[in-house]
Amino acid sequence: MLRLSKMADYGTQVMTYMARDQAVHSASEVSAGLGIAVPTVSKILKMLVRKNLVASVMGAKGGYMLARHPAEISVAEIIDAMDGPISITECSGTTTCERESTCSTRSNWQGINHIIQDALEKVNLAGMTQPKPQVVDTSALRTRGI
Amino acid sequence: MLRLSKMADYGTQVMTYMARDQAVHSASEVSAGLGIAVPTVSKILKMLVRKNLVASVMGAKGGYMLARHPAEISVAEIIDAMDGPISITECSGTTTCERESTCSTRSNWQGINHIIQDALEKVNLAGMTQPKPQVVDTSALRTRGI
DNA sequence: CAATATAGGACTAGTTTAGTCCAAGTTAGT
DNA sequence: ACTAACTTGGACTAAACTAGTCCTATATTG
Repeated sequence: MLRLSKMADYGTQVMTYMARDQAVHSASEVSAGLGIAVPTVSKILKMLVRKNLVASVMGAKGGYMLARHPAEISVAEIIDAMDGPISITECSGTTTCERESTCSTRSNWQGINHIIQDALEKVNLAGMTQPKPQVVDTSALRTRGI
Repeated sequence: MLRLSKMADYGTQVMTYMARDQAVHSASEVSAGLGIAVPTVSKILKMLVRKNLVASVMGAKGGYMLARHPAEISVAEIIDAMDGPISITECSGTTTCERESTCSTRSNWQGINHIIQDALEKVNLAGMTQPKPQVVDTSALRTRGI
């Protein structure tokens, strides 16, 4: 299975939860709202802060809030913050694969990666808060070779 | 990182290797050709046989060959054979998530999954053997909401 | 019948991941 | 000034998963 880590999954849940208003939410509040253990939520929020997706307010009455408008935060960014670069294969980056010469698949993987990256960038938090999904037109993928 | 398992990666390598001709290849030959250990290649080929992507010929002079034409085998099928269903989140399937009512993100994930699935289905083995990738038109994704 | 393959499954070692916990720093309110 | 509520950073552990190995049985060729 082409899978997303649980952390990235939680990350989007936490972000979606906070996207509903612009208030400051404490870790314990988010934990209660989502049914995820406090330490775990806390850890996730810390990671999101480090990537500037979430702003923190320290001290009593402190907490976390989205750093930007929900419409300006993509799912791709969240996944990237939690799991690192979105890429389906390891050889897609700068790392040189020892059998690169024989590996004709590399550039194809990069094309696939690009599609996925693009798809995830187009989905933003504002869209995630809506129950109904946007209809996706995949016909263009079909007409082109990929 | 949204990642593909190493097994799925190996799987596509093995399939791409065999796609170059219609000959029967033994596990040891594929192993030598790709630089992957024999038992591992053997295991991968067995999995591919089970999913009818590869046909096996038993006995001396036996080996494996593609069950269909390279153009009729998609990367999606290979990944599915190695890793199971392509799906980015666990809640995308039939399993009912206990907090489904509060989870408005579900349908959106399904949309994303669909895009990825579709993208991978459009890439076939024949394309993978070519060094240059097909140009991908992602503009349609941009015009639609996702 | 001997040599060469695949078939199937059990098994192990290693890595990754999820999750917990603790000590320190920061702010609000009294 | 003090205390309570909260974040920060990092260390740590337990569990799950993955990759990879190995063994025995079966089939085919010559």
